[in-house]
Amino acid sequence: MTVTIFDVAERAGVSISTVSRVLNNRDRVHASTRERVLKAVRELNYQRNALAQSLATQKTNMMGLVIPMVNDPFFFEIVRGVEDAATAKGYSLLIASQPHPAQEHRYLNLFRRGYVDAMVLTAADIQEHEVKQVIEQGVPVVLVQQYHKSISSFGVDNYGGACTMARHLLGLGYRRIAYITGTDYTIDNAERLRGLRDCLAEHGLDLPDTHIASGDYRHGSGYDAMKSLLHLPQRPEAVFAANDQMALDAIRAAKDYGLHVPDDIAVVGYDDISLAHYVDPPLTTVAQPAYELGYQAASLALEIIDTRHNGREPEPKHVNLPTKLVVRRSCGANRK
Amino acid sequence: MTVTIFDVAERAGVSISTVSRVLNNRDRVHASTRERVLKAVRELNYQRNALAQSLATQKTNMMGLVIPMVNDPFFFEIVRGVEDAATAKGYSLLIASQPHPAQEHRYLNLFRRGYVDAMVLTAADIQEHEVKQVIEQGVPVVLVQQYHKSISSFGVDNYGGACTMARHLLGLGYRRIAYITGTDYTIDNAERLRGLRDCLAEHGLDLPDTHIASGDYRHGSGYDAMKSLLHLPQRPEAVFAANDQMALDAIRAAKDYGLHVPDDIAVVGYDDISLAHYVDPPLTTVAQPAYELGYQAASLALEIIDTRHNGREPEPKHVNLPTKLVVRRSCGANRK
DNA sequence: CTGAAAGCGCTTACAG
DNA sequence: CTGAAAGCGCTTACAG
Repeated sequence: MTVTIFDVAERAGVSISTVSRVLNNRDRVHASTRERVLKAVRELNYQRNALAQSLATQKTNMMGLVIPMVNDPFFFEIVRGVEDAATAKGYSLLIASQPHPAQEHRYLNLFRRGYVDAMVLTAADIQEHEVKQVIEQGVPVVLVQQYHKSISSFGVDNYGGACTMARHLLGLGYRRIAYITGTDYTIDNAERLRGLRDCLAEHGLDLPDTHIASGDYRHGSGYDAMKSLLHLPQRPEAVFAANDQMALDAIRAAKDYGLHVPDDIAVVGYDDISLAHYVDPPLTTVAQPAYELGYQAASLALEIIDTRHNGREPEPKHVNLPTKLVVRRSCGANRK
Repeated sequence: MTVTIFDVAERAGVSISTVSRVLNNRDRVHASTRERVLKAVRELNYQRNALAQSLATQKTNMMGLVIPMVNDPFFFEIVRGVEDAATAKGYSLLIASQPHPAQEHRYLNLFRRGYVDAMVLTAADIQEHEVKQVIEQGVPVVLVQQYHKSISSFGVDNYGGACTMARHLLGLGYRRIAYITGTDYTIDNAERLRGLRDCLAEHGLDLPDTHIASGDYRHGSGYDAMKSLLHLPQRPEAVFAANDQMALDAIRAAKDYGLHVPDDIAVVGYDDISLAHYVDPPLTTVAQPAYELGYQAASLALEIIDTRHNGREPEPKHVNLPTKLVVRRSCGANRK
């Protein structure tokens, strides 16, 4: 049914070794022989079976990417970065997006079982030892937005980003600053909160628990959090949400409460999602180098493949890429 | 380096046949033997090589999805649908997203060369004969948002969606309705335009060329198109953009021109992207059953695998799923 | 219940 | 320049 290398060899009147040779462009092959083989390939519309090829060469030329919720523009930029880095080195990208955490393992298994030469894992709920197992099986893994001491990773300077935002708010004169949290157990959230708190402390300001309202990063959760903040006896002057989605919720909540943003209360976010640019007022936020994150992580993973040949595992490397403050109008700057 | 089935067999003191048996849960295996094998597997942390397994069984249990720009929520919903359908049947999903059209072929090749058991292709710039080749090689392919007579496909009823929208606008009393086109050569655009035109004709109304401004679906292109419409001696009362991105551009253009939407001019779009809900005024648009599209396409592709066994290629099937009109405020309905 | 052998479709030394 | 053979890591009749 499917045509194999044997069919081609037969039709061209040569051995399969020779067919393989011309297909791979290795060794000298007589020009006329090559022509015959190529002709047979064309006539039979032969396609090498990639599975067999990979099994024989122990190389798939594929890179795996495990990433949640590709719908998020932030993740999308990561995908683009990974894709470009992979393509640049002649690798194809296989994306495993898993809405359900349980699936992460399924895909991890898929990838570890010979399907990819390297992989980047992002924001996945996977244990360190699981990842180490994959690495021990010879597949380099690089983490994005996730930290395990023994595994190379690329992250974003959440602490620094939050600091920068905090300084910006302080610079605008706000003193009572509140925070809407992301999911508690994430480092991102913890680091952002820490950045804000430290920066406030530097200015002799406190971040009382009453000024910390809890959200979960998801759409909608910022609304209730904001409501609770607005009901405070002394309303905050500025609200820093752990991500843009929640900041948008907060703006909506403020409006529904009859307040004007930023005149009555400033609201800022984190992530710089594309929506941030469109809403009214446009959202001041912190942009993350998502593309770079993906690009660098993938490049490193691919690099490890090469360096491996001559020796053992390279030292894990941890890089935190810098963020960028994006000032729009929701913070009260750039007032019309 | 990597542990194989031989290592397990040796450690358990059995043949590889037996190891394979317990791994696949086939045939009777003595309980104690099974235990020994399982123990060896655990101790060696053995993982079957999926490549070898697939080669031997001629089955990968993977489904391929070729899809452009995963960043688009519409495409994302398709991905979710495909993923759910695949998971439901025990398949894993491999996504190939290619920003560059040239890559489409690369991924198509990858998939056709033994990596997946079935695939769904969406909005890809791939010729019919290329797809047929893949199918002839035994990999069922189902198209989404793309039509080739001989290949099963799922699409959206663009014509009907546009009709519904046109009727809605007419119902609100608008008579001078203009259209901002998507990329000319796409069927989507042609069908939407045709739907609008036919529906207007039914009401004895014309759609003169002057009322058709050209955009290309992309962000920004709606702005200039709208400008040209606004400069018309007799300004349209309502503008129907071929997608939401351009509708948002159009709203911006109207505002910059000093007009109020919808009081001075109505603007509606197509797609119901998530942004549509957030902008001011919220956009009236046409929602597409993206998730369903993906789910049904994937289900069919997987179904074909099974039916294949007993016979030949099933007849290609073409389905157009219905759209849904989403009325918000940019059309002038639901006025406060 | 279990093992030896052939086969999946390639690649790659090894000879010649 | 070219072919025969072994090997990649599995599965699966076929015997026993």
